[in-house]
Amino acid sequence: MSEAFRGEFNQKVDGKARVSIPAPFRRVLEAGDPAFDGSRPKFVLIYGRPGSDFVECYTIAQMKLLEAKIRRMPPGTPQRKALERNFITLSQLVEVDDDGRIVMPPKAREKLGLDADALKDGAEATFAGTLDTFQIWRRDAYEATLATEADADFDFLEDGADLLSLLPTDPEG
Amino acid sequence: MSEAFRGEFNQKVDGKARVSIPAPFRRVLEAGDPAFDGSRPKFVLIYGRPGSDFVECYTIAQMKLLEAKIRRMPPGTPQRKALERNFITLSQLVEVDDDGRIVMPPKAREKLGLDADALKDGAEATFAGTLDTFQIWRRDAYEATLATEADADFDFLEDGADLLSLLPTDPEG
DNA sequence: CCCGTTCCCATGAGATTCCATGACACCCCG
DNA sequence: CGGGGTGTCATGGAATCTCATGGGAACGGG
Repeated sequence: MSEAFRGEFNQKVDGKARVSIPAPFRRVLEAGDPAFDGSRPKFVLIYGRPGSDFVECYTIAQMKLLEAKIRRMPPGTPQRKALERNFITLSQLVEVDDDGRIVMPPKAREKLGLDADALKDGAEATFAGTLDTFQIWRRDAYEATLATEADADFDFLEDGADLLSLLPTDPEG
Repeated sequence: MSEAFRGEFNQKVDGKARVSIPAPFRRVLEAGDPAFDGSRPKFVLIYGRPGSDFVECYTIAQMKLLEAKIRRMPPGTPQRKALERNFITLSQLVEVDDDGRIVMPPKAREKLGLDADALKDGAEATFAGTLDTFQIWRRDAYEATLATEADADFDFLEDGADLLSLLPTDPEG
């Protein structure tokens, strides 16, 4: 199971809003697309979730799991509507082209703050893997946020405790 | 099954009440119309459900599922009547033309508040995908509602909790 | 014959496809 | 150990196509 998004990558965004998907991520997207036939894997890009500074990307398989969970919730409840809105309506299916790129959809550009000017000036995006999904950031926003949050990670810990102590205790160790 | 309505699209409504169906949605409508033969897919437009500010659109296939469920209900009960009225009587079969457009039926226009004046002034509609169906709104109404509801979404959440925590807890994670 | 539709064509903007290039990394063989 | 050679990747540019949208002609029913 190397089928996981891992690591960080910086990619240029050109004037037409095209970005290369990092090759290792492509491998995972291909594995996670049941309709993949050798080229052009698809995936789902989520631009909802106000408050966050990035867009989140799900493989087809992973999104189906999420959809199934949402469908199991009672229809019409505010909770379900909230999830539908943020993960279905505010999302978009995208296809990786034969050169390994996608065009950033307008809504995603908007969320990241990639306007026409930024594209002209040669914008850069950061791809950050988070196991089952990956995130796309504007590079500068990513670096600023990382600096802040890396500190916050340690707020949970007693002085001197190890990060791994946060893991659930589990018989298999 | 990438056959799902997903994302938001804005389209102009011209003086003759014509609107383009977003191309990605067209693909889904085609797939969901058993009689589709290369052009002019049909679908069902629902303008019942008073209180809602949009009309809802079902593929033929999806509507058949809904019909089957209604038929399984005991005839004559108020519950069944309510569903029949709102999803069958207050609905209409429409056909996408060769340019990818439909004419907004008068009943739908009425529900959305698209009168002759609004059409003259160049009205805009928003299409919002919700997996099995999609909704058509007047753009301004959509944006206003989205803004309101997006805030409401976070009322369910403890401070700092993630939207995904709304999912039912489930052994398979 | 008139009004409301439906059909057909035109057009520009935006999206997709295709080709080209340069930078690396890796491998095989001398 | 070195040196090509080969392949993958990221990236740029240009040709081509699709889509949304507007205008007008044809049509049909009352």
